[in-house]
Amino acid sequence: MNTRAHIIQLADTLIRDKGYNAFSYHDIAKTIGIKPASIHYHFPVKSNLGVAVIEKQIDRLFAVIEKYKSKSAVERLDKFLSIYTAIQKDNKICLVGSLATDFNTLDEQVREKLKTFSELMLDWVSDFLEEGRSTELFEFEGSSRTKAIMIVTNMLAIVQLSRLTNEQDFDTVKNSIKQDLIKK
Amino acid sequence: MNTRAHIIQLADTLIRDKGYNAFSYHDIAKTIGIKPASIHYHFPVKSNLGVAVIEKQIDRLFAVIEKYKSKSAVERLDKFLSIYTAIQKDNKICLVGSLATDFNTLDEQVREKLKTFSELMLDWVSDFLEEGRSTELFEFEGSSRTKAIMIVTNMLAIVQLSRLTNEQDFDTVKNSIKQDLIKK
DNA sequence: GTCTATATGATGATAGAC
DNA sequence: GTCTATCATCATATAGAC
Repeated sequence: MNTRAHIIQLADTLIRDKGYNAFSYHDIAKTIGIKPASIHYHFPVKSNLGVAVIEKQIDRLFAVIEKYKSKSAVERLDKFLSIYTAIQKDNKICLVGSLATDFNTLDEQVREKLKTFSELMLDWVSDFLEEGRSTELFEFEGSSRTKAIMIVTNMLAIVQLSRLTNEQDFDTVKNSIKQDLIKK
Repeated sequence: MNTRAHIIQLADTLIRDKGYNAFSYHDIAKTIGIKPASIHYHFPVKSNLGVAVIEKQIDRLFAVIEKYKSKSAVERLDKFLSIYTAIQKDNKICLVGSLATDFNTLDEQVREKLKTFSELMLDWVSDFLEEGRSTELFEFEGSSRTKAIMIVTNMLAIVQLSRLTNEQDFDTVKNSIKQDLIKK
């Protein structure tokens, strides 16, 4: 992996571990084995790095959407849930939740990119929920966007809340979502 | 209000606005009109202030629980939802969500106090959900604690997520929770 | 691309006067 | 209780050598 990509990957992990304002160029530099000033060659200011981290996640979500576009709604739901399962196993939280908390301290460019990312995610979830309902795999009331928000908020928050309660609560939420949704 | 209480109140608001690591003694001092060093008389180290902020919220929740203990489950649910409505109107997020995001940067004392607070909240919600079901006001499957987690995660996350999407999403979630729960 | 050196400013914290 | 003065540390960021 090249240095630029390595920096982005470490920044992503650090943001989701400690928060945007708690990680520093020094944290990244010491892991890579270069000096903090060298990071500025790749990302002159911190918000450039923030934007790059979100862009990378947008790219990865686009790839997932593309890969799963012809799969069933259940498979797409499982994929969505598995993304959060990986976050949980890694003892991190999701990027949207972390940066939403720090939102009022972020530069405008980072805010806008984050909005783009959250819209993309909500649209994707809404889409497979809607399709799942029309194919009678899922059952729920109200609009698919509303249901998407309910499910996304469950997942976004449980990776945060389970830091305080216990890890099993994550599985509890995941199973509850599926049980509630799958048509009997 | 005395200075100590004023400091706690401002710290609470700042944590829920910008996050624990983004607020400083300077932020508080300039609003109160004293010097940053003077804050250290009341709270020698920042984690003392962090603990005090959580303790204050625990006290307030205890008072709510006491005041509502003989009211109906629906009234208690409405009270729970109204707490988050106030947070949303104030353009803030909830303390648990904010500090859970910063959890890996917090002192042990702050972490423990935060766990106590989240348990208290979950227990309260579980209690009125259970009672609401037994009196046939509410209808839901699974344990009351599971349902409490589902509802708390919805509220905790929507105050964060609606910073990125739009304010109406908050009402959407609130109404969806009630509609889902109230027995028809 | 990475280094050293440096500027600049913020931060949490302490000591001691008032 | 609040002040001034001060400290050590850390942060983002820049300039210029290699």
